[in-house]
Amino acid sequence: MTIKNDNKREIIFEAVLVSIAKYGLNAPISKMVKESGISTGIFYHYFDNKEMMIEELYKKLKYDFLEASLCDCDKKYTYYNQFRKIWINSVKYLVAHPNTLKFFWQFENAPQLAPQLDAIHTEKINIFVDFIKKGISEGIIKDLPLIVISDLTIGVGMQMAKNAINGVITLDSDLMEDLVVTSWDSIRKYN
Amino acid sequence: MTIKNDNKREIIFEAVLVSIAKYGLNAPISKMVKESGISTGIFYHYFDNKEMMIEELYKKLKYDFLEASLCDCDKKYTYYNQFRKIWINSVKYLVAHPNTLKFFWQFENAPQLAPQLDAIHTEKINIFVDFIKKGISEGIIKDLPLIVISDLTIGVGMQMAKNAINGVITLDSDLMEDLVVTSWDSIRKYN
Amino acid sequence: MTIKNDNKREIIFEAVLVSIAKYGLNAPISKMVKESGISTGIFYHYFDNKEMMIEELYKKLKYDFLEASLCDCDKKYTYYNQFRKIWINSVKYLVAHPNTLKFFWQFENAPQLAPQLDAIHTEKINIFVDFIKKGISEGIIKDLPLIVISDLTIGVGMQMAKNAINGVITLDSDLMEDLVVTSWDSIRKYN
Amino acid sequence: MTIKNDNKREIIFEAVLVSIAKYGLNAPISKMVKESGISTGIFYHYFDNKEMMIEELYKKLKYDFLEASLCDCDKKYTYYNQFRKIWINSVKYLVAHPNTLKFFWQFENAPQLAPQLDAIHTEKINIFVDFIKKGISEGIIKDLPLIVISDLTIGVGMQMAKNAINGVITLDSDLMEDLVVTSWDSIRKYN
DNA sequence: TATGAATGAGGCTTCATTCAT
DNA sequence: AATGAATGAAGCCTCATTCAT
Repeated sequence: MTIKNDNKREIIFEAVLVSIAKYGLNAPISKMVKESGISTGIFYHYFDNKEMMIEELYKKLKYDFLEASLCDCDKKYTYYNQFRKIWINSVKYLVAHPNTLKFFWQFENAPQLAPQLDAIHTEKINIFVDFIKKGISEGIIKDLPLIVISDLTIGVGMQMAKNAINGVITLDSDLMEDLVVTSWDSIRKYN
Repeated sequence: MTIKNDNKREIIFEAVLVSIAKYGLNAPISKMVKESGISTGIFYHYFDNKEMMIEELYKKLKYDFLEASLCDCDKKYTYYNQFRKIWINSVKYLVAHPNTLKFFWQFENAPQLAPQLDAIHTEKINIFVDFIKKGISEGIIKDLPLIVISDLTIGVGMQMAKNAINGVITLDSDLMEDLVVTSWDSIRKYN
Repeated sequence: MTIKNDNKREIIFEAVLVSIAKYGLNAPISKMVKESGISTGIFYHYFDNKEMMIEELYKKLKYDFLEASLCDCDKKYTYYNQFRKIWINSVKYLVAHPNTLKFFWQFENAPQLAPQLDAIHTEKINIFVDFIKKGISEGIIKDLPLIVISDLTIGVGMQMAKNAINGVITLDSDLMEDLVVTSWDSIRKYN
Repeated sequence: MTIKNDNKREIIFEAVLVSIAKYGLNAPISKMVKESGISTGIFYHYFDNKEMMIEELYKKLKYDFLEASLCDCDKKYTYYNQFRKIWINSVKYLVAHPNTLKFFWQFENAPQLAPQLDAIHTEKINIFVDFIKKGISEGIIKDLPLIVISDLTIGVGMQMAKNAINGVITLDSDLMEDLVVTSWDSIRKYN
């Protein structure tokens, strides 16, 4: 693999995302290339193989998602306000990118991809981890395992985004406010 | 299709569950029959095709799961105690049946299976729905969409079971108590 | 791979041999299965993959060839008469099995198959090796490296068989006698 | 096709030779151009297609080989001395050009290339043919088909070169002398 | 001349399903 | 009921060749 035309890679990525959202993780390459309008052959010019491509796509989407989640989240805000910002950013981003959400859910729960998933270390994730650890050490939030805190916050947010995408709830600002508070209450420490 | 030997069906189901937990939803029939020790041919004697079989398995597992969740949950208990019982029953059941949990996650998030999923109406689910509706109408829990209540309770419970299965948390009775209270607090109405 | 129907394997082997004789070592499986009249799928029921199948075919052909070469070669005959028998057996066998000869030539000279070839140890080959070693130790034939002796005898025989198959020589009994004597003279020790 | 830059052609030829020695006759063009450092596109500027290129390479290598074989082989020498010179020249050349030898073996034994091979008439080959015919007509060597004489001499020499390349024999001058005499004895006429 | 992205037929292999036994 | 050989469409990937730049 030499240097690749990133623009074409983006086009392929987008088509893959659409295909996986439609047909699941095992969407055939034939469907993907049809969706993107390219030929089968050129796919392998830009990616080593299907597996690697999906992994690269995952990394990229995760990076973009994390970046969007942390947007405008200044450390000068109170802990809660930072939390609120991140939560709302995340949910809004996922609602605006439904295929990304579907892909995350697929990829992160596919047992056959578990080894791949374990080997992926998204750098930006550390910002979240540090944020949570800080909250715990400063006695602001409960001293629960990281993954539990994450599930009670981002996890719940993802579920809500999914519900909104599926049309089973309407995520207006009222509900959003309710939910972010509920999520916060589930992890904050009461005095 | 003639009369089905339920015992043989159980054997196949179990093998399918193991295969899907290992290889994902697209586990090939060849792997499933090898796992079960039966022949390919007989598989088609007991099931119409792969798709139908997976759907039947899902229905069965869902039924078993719901049944276990509702066990010992007498209506004479207080609302909270019923909630608590159901939550703990659910989580314990899933931790004890990790392949079932993995299968649920796969099946319920596969876009290609969404039409099938929509067409499935597990009878027992109504008991839950009614339980939640009753809580809302009696002002015990928040007036949120059903799916939101479900995600904040069963959904969180499933995540925790998954974490326990993956070995990232230890679900001892202390953590369990913490979590059931946290889950309850996220839906109960404060006066 | 479980127990296989050997008869069907023979049918496939024969078709493969014909295909390789026609199209070379890289004869596509599509051509092979067309030649044999079977479907693509069943090929993989009898063989793990193309590479393994070709290796198995080679082993089988080599065994058959060596067996035929040693036929009626009693140790009670003089050394020369044994040599003569083997030489003539070999050449006649190859002329009668032209596709086998072509296959040997292809397989044994394909650089990409060299590792495979090195890993194959045909048992019967030891009978030849011992025969040559005995001739050397008893002072009947020259003390040259084994491979040199082999090339001057079997190697030359293979070439002659090839010529006969290609129609560039007619291997009548006169020429055959000439050549076996020539071959013998090239390795025997003169006093 | 316009005028060809012979230097670039040489570079490609060399890379092709290396690739074929490694991967066999079916070495892909992609490997060949990577080996040569040129681009795929330019390959087709210098050659019509893969088949033609390989044929041209074969002709060139054959020419070079024959030229080297005939080097310093003056007609004023005795017949045997000319034979000896040619034999040793040939073997030394092939040992010094192992990839050429491998390529010859591949090309000349590929059934799919047989029609091409038949159509190639290397001019210099006539010098050999005439040399052999002269030997026969003058009663110096046996009256055997040309191809038989060739196999007993050049053919054996090629085998020995191959053995040396493969490291299974050490072609020191002693063994070389032995072999050239053996080869000569196999074709010379005894009085 | 030179590049390398692009094409699509075709290669190897898998897999849901059928069928003779 | 039960087996497993058989099928062929379809999956992933490669490769000779072309073409815009």
